[in-house]
Amino acid sequence: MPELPEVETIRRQMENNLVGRKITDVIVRFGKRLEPAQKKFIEAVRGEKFVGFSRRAKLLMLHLSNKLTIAAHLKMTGKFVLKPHGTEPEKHVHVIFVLDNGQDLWFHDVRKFGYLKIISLEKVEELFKGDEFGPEPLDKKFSLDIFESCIKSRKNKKIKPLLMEPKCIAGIGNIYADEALWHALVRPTRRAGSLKKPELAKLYDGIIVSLTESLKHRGASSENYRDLFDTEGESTNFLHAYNQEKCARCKGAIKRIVIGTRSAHYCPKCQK
DNA sequence: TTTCTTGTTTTCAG
DNA sequence: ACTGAAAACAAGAA
Repeated sequence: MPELPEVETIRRQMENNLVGRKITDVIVRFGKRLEPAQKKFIEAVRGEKFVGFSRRAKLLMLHLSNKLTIAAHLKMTGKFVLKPHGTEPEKHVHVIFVLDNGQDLWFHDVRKFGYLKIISLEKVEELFKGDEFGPEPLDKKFSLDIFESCIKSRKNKKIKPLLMEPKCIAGIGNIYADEALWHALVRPTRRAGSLKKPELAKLYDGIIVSLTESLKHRGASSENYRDLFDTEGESTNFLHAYNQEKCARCKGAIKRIVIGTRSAHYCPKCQK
């Protein structure tokens, strides 16, 4: 499932490969997750050029020459993939953007949870301004102080679900919540208020380290994530807790539990 | 047929 | 009114 490093990987690849490309045609094969609906969606996009790409939390934004933006959420299984023009579409290719350089950009999503929404630049501004998304963890503005005060204001919550809430820190999902807690030697079931100052500092580092490391390897392909070139992220080979059998630190068995309705992985020996 | 999967939103109890 | 927990939602794979 694409989280921050995976979405950012795709964004960078789009920035390097698709800026200035004209969308000569749009083919919709499944339109239920488009906004506005199919006909208006195609009208808004056809004939425009990609002028840039940005990301906020797990939202990927494709900016068009007509000042509109396609806001894409990949949810569990969504991906954007470049293919030579006319490649026979796979089963779950929902939208094909035909480009002017002999390539097709596929929007592919097995589970159909992901969506594409056309929004105005003002709406994009709103998203950046509002308080529904917390700070970007790789932004310089994400300081230890800000992180601490967020955690302290929600001291009765379990630390792992809190990490995954977008209001506190943007872009963290199941993988990197487990990884950050492993780095910090903290159990996912701990109440946020029970974390001591050094633990909070380690957790803050853990978030940044695990995201930065993963980004270096183009993300983790734990589900069926692929990058823009349909290639697996190599970060899957560098995970320490999530979906792992053995702890990378003490070689003990990783325990899998359920918190709420989500799985959590941790080392019972290392994480206190 | 049932269970499992997830980010985000909605609902509900306290 | 507020908080945290749980359920709901999108839908297909095994």
